[in-house]
Amino acid sequence: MKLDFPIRTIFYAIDETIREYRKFSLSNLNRVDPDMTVDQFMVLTLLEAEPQYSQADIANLIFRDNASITRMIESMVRKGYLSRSVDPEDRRRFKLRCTAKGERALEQLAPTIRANRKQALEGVSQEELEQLSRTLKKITANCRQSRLREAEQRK
Amino acid sequence: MKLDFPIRTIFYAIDETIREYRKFSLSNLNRVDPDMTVDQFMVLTLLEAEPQYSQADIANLIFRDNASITRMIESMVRKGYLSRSVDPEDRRRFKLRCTAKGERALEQLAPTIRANRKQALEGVSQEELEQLSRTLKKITANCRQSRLREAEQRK
DNA sequence: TTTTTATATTTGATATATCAATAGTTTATA
DNA sequence: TATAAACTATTGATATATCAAATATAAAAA
Repeated sequence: MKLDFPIRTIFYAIDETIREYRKFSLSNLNRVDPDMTVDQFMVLTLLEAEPQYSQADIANLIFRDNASITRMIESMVRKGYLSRSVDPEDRRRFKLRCTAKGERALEQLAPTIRANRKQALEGVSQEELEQLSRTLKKITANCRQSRLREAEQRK
Repeated sequence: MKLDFPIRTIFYAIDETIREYRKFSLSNLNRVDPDMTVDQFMVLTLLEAEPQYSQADIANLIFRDNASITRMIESMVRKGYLSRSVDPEDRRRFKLRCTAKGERALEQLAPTIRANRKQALEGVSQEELEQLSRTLKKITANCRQSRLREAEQRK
């Protein structure tokens, strides 16, 4: 088997890690709130702290398409975690607000989230964590630059 | 903004990296073969080297549900990359084989894949890469152990 | 051998992702 | 100001993901 066989690459390991974390995290989240997903929790946290975010901002922050966010917000409004109203200052946009039910969910889930993160990082030193972050940022920057450069060229 | 705000965590950085790599990789792949996806390329590479893999093996290797693999294989057979026939030694299973078209696609894509990986890792030293791998494995193991332990308990 | 249990895959329901095209609003420009 | 351009969000088409239930076969147990 060649050394650069796909399951031996670092990208495979990165993918494996995030998938394993998401499964682990979701399963713990759902024991507290069966309606919540990892992404929805993230969106709720973002909007609770920064209610000025537009749907496009959210899309960028969680690395998704605008269309996905439209549907995700829709679902969160339906479940009562968020409220949505047209922004009077820019009528193309919506004002998204975490509801009382949303606040309650955030509070109830906070300990689980904290425990998840702690457990996932057990035995990983601060120095190791910082190194991990630096290396990931390098890789991200390499990919992003290449992609944007190529996209620019094809204009 | 709190220090453990979701977009500040290491899990966010891991997710960001793999998503950025996948976008970058897919866009380069598609310039050579518009029909190919990152996952399909991986499955094809796996089966070309190890034709004895069952659909369930593939599912485990690429971290997906069996049902997803059924549909993915279906699509790859439809596009002519793979052939599928019942395994005479165990008639529950299928023999999956990379076709001539599949081989050709692998050859044509190989330089792109190599270039992608090289570009993504530009400026990342061997030592850094090994450290990255070690830390990711720790996190993966933490999550997996917790998840399996919990699942065991709920039996 | 018959029955039970386990394994491999598929199907249907449902959720979530993207892309491309569209609609409405705001901003820039002629 | 009128018109064009840019921006925000939605929709429809399509792809891909999961889970739970079903089917078919194989292996283990009675």
